[in-house]
Amino acid sequence: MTDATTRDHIIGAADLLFYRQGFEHTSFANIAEAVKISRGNFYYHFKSKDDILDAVINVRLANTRSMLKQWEIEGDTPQERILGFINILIANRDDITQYGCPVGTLCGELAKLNHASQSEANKLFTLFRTWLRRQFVALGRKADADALAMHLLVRSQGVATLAAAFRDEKCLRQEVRSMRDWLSSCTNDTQDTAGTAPGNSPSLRTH
Amino acid sequence: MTDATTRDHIIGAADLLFYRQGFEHTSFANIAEAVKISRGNFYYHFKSKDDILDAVINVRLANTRSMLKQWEIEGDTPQERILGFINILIANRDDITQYGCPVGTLCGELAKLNHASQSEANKLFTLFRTWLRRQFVALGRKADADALAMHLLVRSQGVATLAAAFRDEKCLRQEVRSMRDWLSSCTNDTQDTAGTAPGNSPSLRTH
DNA sequence: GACAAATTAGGACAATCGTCCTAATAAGAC
DNA sequence: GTCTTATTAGGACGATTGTCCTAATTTGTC
Repeated sequence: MTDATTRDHIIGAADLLFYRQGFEHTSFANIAEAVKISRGNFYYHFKSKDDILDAVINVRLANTRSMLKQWEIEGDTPQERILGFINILIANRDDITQYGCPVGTLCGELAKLNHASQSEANKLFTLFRTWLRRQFVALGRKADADALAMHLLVRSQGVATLAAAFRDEKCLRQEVRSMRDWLSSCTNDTQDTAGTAPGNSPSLRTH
Repeated sequence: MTDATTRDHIIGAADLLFYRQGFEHTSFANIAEAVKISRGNFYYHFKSKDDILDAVINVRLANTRSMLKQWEIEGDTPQERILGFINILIANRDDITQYGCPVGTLCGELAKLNHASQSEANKLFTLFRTWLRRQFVALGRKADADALAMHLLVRSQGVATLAAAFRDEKCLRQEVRSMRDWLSSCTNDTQDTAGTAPGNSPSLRTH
């Protein structure tokens, strides 16, 4: 049987390096140095570099699932839970301003590489998307729940990209405040304010 | 004197390939094949690969500047001009859903590579940022102009990232509609609706 | 035509990449 | 202890990378 700890160390180191340096720019030598094992020995635990990537993605998927489950427990109201999502931007602000969002940057890179694991990585996005959608449904916004979820994802991704480019956590905090305001306005709204209203409603037309 | 056309062909091919495949993942062989010249001959026109990158960035900067200038002419009102910015998401929807935003993905990659040309590439963002800020000032939102500009950049970047990941232009169109609504609500608003208002105002607190 | 300069082609280079192979070591069962 | 299995180290491999060098070719000038 495979020694779980060594394998996990490899995955852990690869996870971190893929995030900080990108997948392609991270070599076996880099991971080997981090884990302190020999270069050619990876193939006992993984049969290729893509195999390590898949393992990293699976770990991230598992971690994300348990994180979302945890938020579901901690937050009493859907609003509080969504707030939990928004707050990771603040909690991880140091990493985000340096390396961007782990999900967005990985999916972006794999898209450019036209990598086979693209769809697997995209499941990370889907995880957040469906979770957020469920919260908005619970918030009484069943009709546009998916659009609202996507809107939050859009803003998270965008602010991560820009905060990383400008290496500025101030603009990150600023957008987070705005997202919180937007969220609190979601609760008080009626469900269908679409139409040709002044436009400052948080509702999003779905078609 | 250097033959301008060959040099420009190299830059053009590199520009396209850097966008579609990423900078690091694009090799001299790739560019050579596209331009139909020999591999080792690049060093007559450029002294390194980083040199080509710098040339590409400069071309993009120049193109962006002239594009912004053009929008300044075409749009009669600041609102129309900002609308011009939003509309590039629709105009370039095919590329964006495949490869993401040229600016965001390049800056993101260079950040992970810790590349020397990071700050040069970031100037592309600054170009849009200051241009948008000027439009919002003209719109009478002097106090929060920068925050509003960043907000638009955030949403553009975010929707480009997600549209590329999901390869879905529907969510792109959806967010663009929401951005247009948001913009039209900016005009009618008073300047300082910050406070603890319902939160569905397009204003963004700046501190 | 001759001649100089600009431009190109094609291969050599050292380094690094992911991958694979084999011998040595560690661990565990009996 | 022995024997078997699990795990590791370290180097060889072919391919590819960016870079550089030199000979051939084109171009323009007289």
